Amino acid sequence: MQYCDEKNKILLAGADVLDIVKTFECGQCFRWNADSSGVYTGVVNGSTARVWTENGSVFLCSDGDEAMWRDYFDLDTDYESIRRGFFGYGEYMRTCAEYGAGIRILRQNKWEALCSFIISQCNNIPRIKKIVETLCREFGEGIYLDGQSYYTFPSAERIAALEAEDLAPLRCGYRAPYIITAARAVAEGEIDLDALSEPATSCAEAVKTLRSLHGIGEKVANCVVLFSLRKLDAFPVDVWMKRALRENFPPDFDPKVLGSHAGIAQQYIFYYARSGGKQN
DNA sequence: CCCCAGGCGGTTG
DNA sequence: CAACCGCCTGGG
Repeated sequence: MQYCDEKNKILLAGADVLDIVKTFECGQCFRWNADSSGVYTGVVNGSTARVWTENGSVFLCSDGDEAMWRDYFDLDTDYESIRRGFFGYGEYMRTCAEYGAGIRILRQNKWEALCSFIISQCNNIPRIKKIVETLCREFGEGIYLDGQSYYTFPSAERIAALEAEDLAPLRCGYRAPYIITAARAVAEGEIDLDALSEPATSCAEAVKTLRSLHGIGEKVANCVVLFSLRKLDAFPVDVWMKRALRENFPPDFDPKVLGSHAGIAQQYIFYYARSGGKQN
């Protein structure tokens, strides 16, 4: 990165334990985009960053807080040992876990994840990304990076002040009232996402609380809990997962047997299924 | 024109 | 309980 100030450049991890292509493209996040040379640009918690792989290491350039980024990439969790722990769950599980080497579950902004996964329902990834970007452009705050403008994800408070009709530019259809409902619940403190992310709150409890919101079902709730509330035992099951489970596991298979990191196994299975089992 | 896409909620048998 | 079905919208 020629225009990254050395003081803003930090070494995140080895490319073997953080594969940015897999991590950003495995369907968990919607705001990282690569340029033609593979440099990703994203906006997280109000800060922009560029992330790239160079000589076997992953670097990040941002004027944001380094501790925040280390937390975001969950660098203190040993994914390699967790991943190898799944090798013993049968041939298929092992194949998925090998294929998914380098995937990490990002610790995303909670409100952003809630809102994004509401948008995700019955939508494909390009369209989800498009709707999310429009949401940010319309209601987020502009920030500049290398002379280009980017937008922060709008706060729950900002969205809570809107009516469903105000979201018309997003063209997100029947999801608009779900977004407003969720924004108001978060903004008014009816739902405390920070409290739900505390280790003291179980995955099941967090899912149950999120499901009390109109428009949040089992799948969306589990995505939010896994990708932003830091419960690695959450196990979102969508149509891809349903098929993968049906075709490769016994009919009575209960994902709970995968243990406290079942959600990471879910991501390996999901990524493998979505990739069609192809080589990279 | 039809069908479907990484769901949800309400109704029906 | 499971099996439907409508829902906004865009793309094949």
